[in-house]
Amino acid sequence: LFDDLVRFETILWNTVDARLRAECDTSLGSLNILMVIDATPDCRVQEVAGALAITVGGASQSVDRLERAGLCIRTPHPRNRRSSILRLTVAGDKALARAGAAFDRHLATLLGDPLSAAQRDQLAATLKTLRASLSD
Amino acid sequence: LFDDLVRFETILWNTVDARLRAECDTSLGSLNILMVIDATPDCRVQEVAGALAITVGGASQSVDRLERAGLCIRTPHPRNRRSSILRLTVAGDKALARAGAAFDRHLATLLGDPLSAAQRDQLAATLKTLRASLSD
DNA sequence: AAAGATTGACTTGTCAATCTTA
DNA sequence: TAAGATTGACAAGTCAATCTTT
Repeated sequence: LFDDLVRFETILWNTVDARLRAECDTSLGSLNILMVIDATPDCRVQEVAGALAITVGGASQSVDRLERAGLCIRTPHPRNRRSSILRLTVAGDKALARAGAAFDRHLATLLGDPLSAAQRDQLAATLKTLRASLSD
Repeated sequence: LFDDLVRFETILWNTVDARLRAECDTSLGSLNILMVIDATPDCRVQEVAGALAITVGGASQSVDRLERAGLCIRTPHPRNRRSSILRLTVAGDKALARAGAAFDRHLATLLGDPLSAAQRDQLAATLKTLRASLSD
């Protein structure tokens, strides 16, 4: 079971990543961060790390890469000078729209098509249970 | 759904990996390779790559690390001098036994306990379906 | 001292180029 | 030329040490 879980996740990630790079010139890792920044009001580096289950150091470096690519910027936090608020640039918004659409499309065929609606709901529920039980 | 899948797999992997390093001084990545070599008759680098869904280059480097750690050796392939057959050393066998037991124990509590038997069977079946549908 | 983030050294993977044998 | 593997440069994460601000 563990083996199927890990191997499926690996292959799924690599497949989607390869297609995004080919079609949109955006990696799946970058897209994930763009989505978090877009979905989180006043997003800080901490929130990126939490949402993606990576360390703060790793999140900081990822934001560096996005900033170098011109997709996001760090703006000074209004009431805490230790921190920054992350915002998408216009280019970042466009990249998110393009890559996000491709992402949804590919997931629908890779995750949705092979499963019945009932199976999909069951899988989602089980994963939610498991994920919650690990957060202790 | 994709998010829960990827995040759960990440957290599960990191949790098990941390426990194995603490208890057995063996990483989860190394253990995975030891298990493949042990389970595959006349195992070559190719088979390691295939079983773990990584590239041949990555598998070769992983085997390098195991060999440096004294856990496995490359022996000449009897009828094909391009290739090698991988074998566990005595130390590799011991490491596999120790870490494998800890691995099973932790997975039982992390994957088994939170789910009913029916849920577990359902999850295994779904993952098998999905993994098979991706191998095209 | 603790919170937020950054940085540098290291791990483990990818890909492309290369080497050897079939 | 193909198959099997190795190597070197790079990508993206970890951790520990550090810096600044609270």
